[in-house]
Amino acid sequence: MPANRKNARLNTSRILREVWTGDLVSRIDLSRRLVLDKSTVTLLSAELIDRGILMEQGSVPTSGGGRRPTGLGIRGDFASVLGVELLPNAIRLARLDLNGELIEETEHPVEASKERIIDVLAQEIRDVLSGTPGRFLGVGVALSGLVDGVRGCIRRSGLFGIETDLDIVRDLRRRLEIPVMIENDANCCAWGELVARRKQATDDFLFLLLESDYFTTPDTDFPRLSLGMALGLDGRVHHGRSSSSGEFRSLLHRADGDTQFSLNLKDLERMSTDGERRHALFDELASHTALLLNVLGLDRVYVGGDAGPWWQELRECIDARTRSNWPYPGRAELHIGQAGYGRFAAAAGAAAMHLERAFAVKHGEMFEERQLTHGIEALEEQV
Amino acid sequence: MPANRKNARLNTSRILREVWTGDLVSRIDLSRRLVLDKSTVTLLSAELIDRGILMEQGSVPTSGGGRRPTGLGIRGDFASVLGVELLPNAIRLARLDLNGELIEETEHPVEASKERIIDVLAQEIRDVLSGTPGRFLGVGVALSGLVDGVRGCIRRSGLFGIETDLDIVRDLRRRLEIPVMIENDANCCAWGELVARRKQATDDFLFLLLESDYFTTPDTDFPRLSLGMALGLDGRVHHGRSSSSGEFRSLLHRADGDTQFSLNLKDLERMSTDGERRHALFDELASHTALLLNVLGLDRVYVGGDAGPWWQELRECIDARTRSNWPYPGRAELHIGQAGYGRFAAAAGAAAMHLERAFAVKHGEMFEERQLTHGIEALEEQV
DNA sequence: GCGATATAGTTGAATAGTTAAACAAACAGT
DNA sequence: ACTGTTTGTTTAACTATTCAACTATATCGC
Repeated sequence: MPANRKNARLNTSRILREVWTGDLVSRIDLSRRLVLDKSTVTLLSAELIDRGILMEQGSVPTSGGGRRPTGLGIRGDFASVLGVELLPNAIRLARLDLNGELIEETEHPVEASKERIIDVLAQEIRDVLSGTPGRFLGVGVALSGLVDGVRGCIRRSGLFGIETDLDIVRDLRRRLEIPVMIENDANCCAWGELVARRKQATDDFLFLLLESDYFTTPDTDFPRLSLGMALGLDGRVHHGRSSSSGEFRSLLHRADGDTQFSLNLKDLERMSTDGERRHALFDELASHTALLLNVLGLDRVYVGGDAGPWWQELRECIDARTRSNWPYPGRAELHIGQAGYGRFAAAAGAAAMHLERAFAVKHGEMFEERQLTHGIEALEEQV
Repeated sequence: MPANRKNARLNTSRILREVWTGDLVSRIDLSRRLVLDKSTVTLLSAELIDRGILMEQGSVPTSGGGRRPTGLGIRGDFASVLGVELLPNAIRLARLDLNGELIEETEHPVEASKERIIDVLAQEIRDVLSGTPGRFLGVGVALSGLVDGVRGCIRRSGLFGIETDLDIVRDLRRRLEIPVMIENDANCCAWGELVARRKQATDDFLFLLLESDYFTTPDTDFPRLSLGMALGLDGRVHHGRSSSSGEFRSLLHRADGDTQFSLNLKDLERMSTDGERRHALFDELASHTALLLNVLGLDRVYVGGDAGPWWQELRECIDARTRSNWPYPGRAELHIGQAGYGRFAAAAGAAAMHLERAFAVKHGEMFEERQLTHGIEALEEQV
């Protein structure tokens, strides 16, 4: 690699991230925030505009008199990312542009038994890819269970009946010839929140994903409920040891219990009518949430999935429990909101995960060839 | 700043961190890990050796035939850091060299009432500083309570009876004319673990600090017990919103309770003799620990403070509860250990916090003057 | 012992990214 | 129109980094 090229790439990626993250930044903003000279920013941003990734847009409000700064923005249409949420007999697809805008969403039934997971995914993804013009950054896959995103495999999954490691990314990447990432659905949702709210201040948060097996047993009154947790910390989604974070089981769980909570399955079935029992469940969930929020010092919670009609009830439970669990007088303000991408939170989040990686600052050690495939760089050769 | 100097500083700081973090690295190791040319490493490391920060030491085992690589190491004696743990009527001081080695430790009684905290700290620190030759990187202060490390103030503290914000760093920095940092004691312990174990693989962990008010009431059988939690995630200590993480209160806590647990103070007093009640307490602590470990996907716990004679009992409790709380069969291995710096965990950790910052990779945005005071750079003008 | 081979580290010239400085552009107030 | 101010561009100079050639030092086989 000729001479000093790496530094240019580093600063280029820093500029890209700053523009992607910030809201209507000008060249002078960039030069101040990144501690680069104005001329350097001019040069590098001109290059990015030439390449079609950046564009001038709008005008930033001037600070006092003087020439009005011109805003810079990512050209969302430069490329898009596909996100997929796979359920046992349904699939949700979401396509995002580079700015994280949802530009396409579909949902339809499929038969995705344990053995057919890879075939179904490959087929569905290929359908979208072949029917869509333009560059593709990659595909993200979200599903319920214990997923090792780094190794790209599903380790365990109750919903799909998976009990041994299933190497999914390797196969998909070979068949689709496009970067593939996989993650737990709750973690994907957290990525989605991070990307959707990236232009505001990045605060840490807890994401609660309430999944019901609606698609497998649509006839029961209150379908089997499972809770996945994810953490957005320091602008990134927390992965524990071998991506095993988010596995929740209540403190009050009994050895013979068949749910994650103290209540049993048959108790849960009458949830929609039995208000007292529902409140007990929500309270159990809320007190655990409160513990996590206070120990981790968080003040944001997002709820996604099938909370549906009981959203407000759950919200009040969490708020009350978090305040009563706080050891000092006067708990700071608590924000409890719903998932940004709504129903497509997991699918869009899986796509967002790719965006986040593409707009990461590429520090020295990242410049190896394997890593480069996940970036804007690799795209330019395409169409 | 002349031309391209910033980039050199970036790579210099990357080299420093790699040497500090890694164990017996050679120039060729550095060039491979940081993706820099051999010659660049030669140049920059020569400069660092000239400046007295780096030194050649030992020889790295050769891989096959060829010239034996020469190891590089940080000169620990280039400077030292002071850490202080303040208790209501005692103080512990620990001095570390640049390699994090404990080179001095003292402990003695003081009267540190709420009003005298700053005076006591300033006096004690000045005593050590004036009696010790060589450069000082800075001073770290650890104490129990809700501490905002970023703003440098104590927000709340039960032990010291502090109920309004106390701006401590500003005053100390002015009086001592040396960089000062303050943190919650449990968080300091976590910094200590990160630094002490930095040469091994960095795994996330939970730190449990069991504090008794031994110094205030040495006559009671089982002194008042308080539990502080801290998290080491991704090589850094997790701070929540305004550094409020680590505040623990049991799920079973009752509104009229006077401890963090479901047991009351008078129950705790008979702990040392009443085995059954002690086990109930440990079990309560352990089940909460288990929840955190599993949700966060952690497999390491360190215990510090006054666990003393019951260390093994507590350890077994945590291990058992974590396994039974894990929702899948066969929980991965769990490591439960004691604090690396032992009795001086908080004090040494407060010092380690400074080291960690000094050896951080200085990315562009960090180069402002205020930040520069916390680095090796600023030291060279001294003596 | 002596090449053959392989790896680690050094030196010097070429390269290219960054910067400072001067300049042009665009705006507000008087 | 004049002044002052801020943003953005151009150009020449600087210097960090790299490449290529070289030296130093090890193992291995004979």
